[in-house]
Amino acid sequence: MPEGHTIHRLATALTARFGSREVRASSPQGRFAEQAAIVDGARVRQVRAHGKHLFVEYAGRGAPVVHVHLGLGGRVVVGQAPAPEPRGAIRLRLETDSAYADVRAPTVCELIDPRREAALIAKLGPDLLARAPDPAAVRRRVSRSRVAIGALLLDQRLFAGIGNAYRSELLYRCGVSPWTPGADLGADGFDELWEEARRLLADGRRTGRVSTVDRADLPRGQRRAARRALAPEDEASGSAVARARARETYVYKRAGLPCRRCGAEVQTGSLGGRDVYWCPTCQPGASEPASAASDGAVG
DNA sequence: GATTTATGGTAAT
DNA sequence: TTACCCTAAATCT
Repeated sequence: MPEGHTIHRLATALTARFGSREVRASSPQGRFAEQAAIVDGARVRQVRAHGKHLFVEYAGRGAPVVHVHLGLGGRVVVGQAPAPEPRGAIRLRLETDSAYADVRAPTVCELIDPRREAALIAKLGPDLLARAPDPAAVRRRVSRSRVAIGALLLDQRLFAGIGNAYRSELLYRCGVSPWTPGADLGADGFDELWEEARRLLADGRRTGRVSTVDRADLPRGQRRAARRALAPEDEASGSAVARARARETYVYKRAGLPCRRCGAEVQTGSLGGRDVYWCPTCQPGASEPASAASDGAVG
């Protein structure tokens, strides 16, 4: 479910409901019970996102922070009070008289102090959904790297917030093969990717969906729906069906289908440990190495 | 009922 | 590079 756009959307929704309020905290599942008790009833200041990380910040100097990372399968359901009887494993439930939020299946849910929050953020690259993320340091590192840009884009130390769906879509929209070494992009190529990433993620934050296809490239019948924000009930359900319905992509998850622009068969391969998708015609240049995979970390 | 999958990340090898 | 982590829902048998 979660790339940066989802987490930022959540931060906004949670701040609106819990910011500046005293919030009950509990762990119906039990695994976060001790920590929840510590912040139970405390006043939340705000909920902040950096890339794919979520921070529930409490009021008061040195007050603890709840750090959540949803990982692959995690999700947060936000709703109006009264919260329903807990069903399944709810790691953390936040609750006021008017709203509740359930955190399920997070990779990380921990109580930390503000210092630790700052340290975590310091390890991440600029958040593409920040007001004015500075690309200078990232540009420099990419320009010196022989690692494929498709792998670099997933490195959160460089690009905080980009995930697997956006990386493929981003590269398609910029006409860049995922296998292009970072150094071969050139400054202009890098800047184009950077700005396009910001645009796409901002769009996702606005609509709640990964819809990256230009109107003209969609069949007539789909044009209207693709630009509309995701229906609240679909977003709340978070089901795979709702997610698939909320997705209009050029190449992501379209292996073997014809490219929406040129008709060539969309390709898939493994890069950076995840499935990557591309159109061999619209994204010319470096191609998949014949010998299995040449992944890598930052070079 | 069992297995697979997911828009992620880390630790071990 | 692989294994593994958490969990829910989809897909299998």
